[in-house]
Amino acid sequence: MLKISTRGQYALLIMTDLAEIGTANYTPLKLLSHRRNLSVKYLEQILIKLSKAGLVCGTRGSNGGYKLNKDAAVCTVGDILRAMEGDLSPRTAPENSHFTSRATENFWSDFEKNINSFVDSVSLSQLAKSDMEFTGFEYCI
Amino acid sequence: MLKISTRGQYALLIMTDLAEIGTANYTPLKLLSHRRNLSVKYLEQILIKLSKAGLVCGTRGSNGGYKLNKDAAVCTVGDILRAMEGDLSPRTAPENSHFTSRATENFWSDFEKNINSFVDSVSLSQLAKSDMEFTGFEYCI
DNA sequence: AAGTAACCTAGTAAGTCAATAGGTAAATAA
DNA sequence: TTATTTACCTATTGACTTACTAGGTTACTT
Repeated sequence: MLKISTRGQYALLIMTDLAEIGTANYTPLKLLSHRRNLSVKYLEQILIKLSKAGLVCGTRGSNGGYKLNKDAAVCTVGDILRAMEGDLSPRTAPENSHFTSRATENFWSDFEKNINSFVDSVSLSQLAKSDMEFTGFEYCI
Repeated sequence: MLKISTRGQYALLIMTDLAEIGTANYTPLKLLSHRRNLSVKYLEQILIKLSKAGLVCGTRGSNGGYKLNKDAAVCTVGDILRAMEGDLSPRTAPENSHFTSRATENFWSDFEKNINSFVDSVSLSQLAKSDMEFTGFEYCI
């Protein structure tokens, strides 16, 4: 179907939110979920994945929450999507060699490269920047 | 999951086969399916879709079968994949505006454009040509 | 009339996805 | 210490999609 799951889409959205908020403090999931009208429990699963991928770090207790684990300029959209989706290969591996030809094989490989190089060409800081320019540099939850 | 269905993958494979075979005669599904070790009945569904999309034309009875409906040079991989998958948008439409931001909105739109422009940059004749160069210009079923 | 092959429609088992739910562990505040 | 907060972990469910299989009908050729 060539679709990124809603998990991937939510992940990208929340990551731009975190990038706009900055890394001075931790932001609890409750606030993030309220802003985007998403279930806390569902977002949890997403943030845990992002955390395990090292894109985000969380701490517990009051004043706890999440923040970016590295600079938004060195985090690409590809990093985020791959953390949620696994690889971004557009095709399933063939178990039978009859199912492929040399040419289609090359095509699928090139397609995957093209996808990865596109999503890696956009950084989180670019997204956050264009978003804040649009809203006038104010971020409120 | 960002995957093209097996239907889409089979479609691309069979279309390159048809391109290599040429348009002098119709090729029955039985031969195509045998060559690729695919079920006739499953391939049927795929070819019917390709036929409805105008990429292929079929005729019944003996000496019947399928052949390309237009020159392989003006048929792109994008045409084939969209015939099978519908649009190639990487995301599901959001029903709630909270679920998006300006920046992510633009990103998804650019991503879709990038995908379409890539798959449209490869023609069926290119695929067939590189395949036949590899096998030494002989096509046998 | 018989055979061939496209065309059509329905069904099913397996898998995935989105989301909910109930619980545990660690940090802070009282 | 105790309570509160918040991340972290592990099912489970219903809806949907996918990859096929299957049985039948229509049209063309010999």
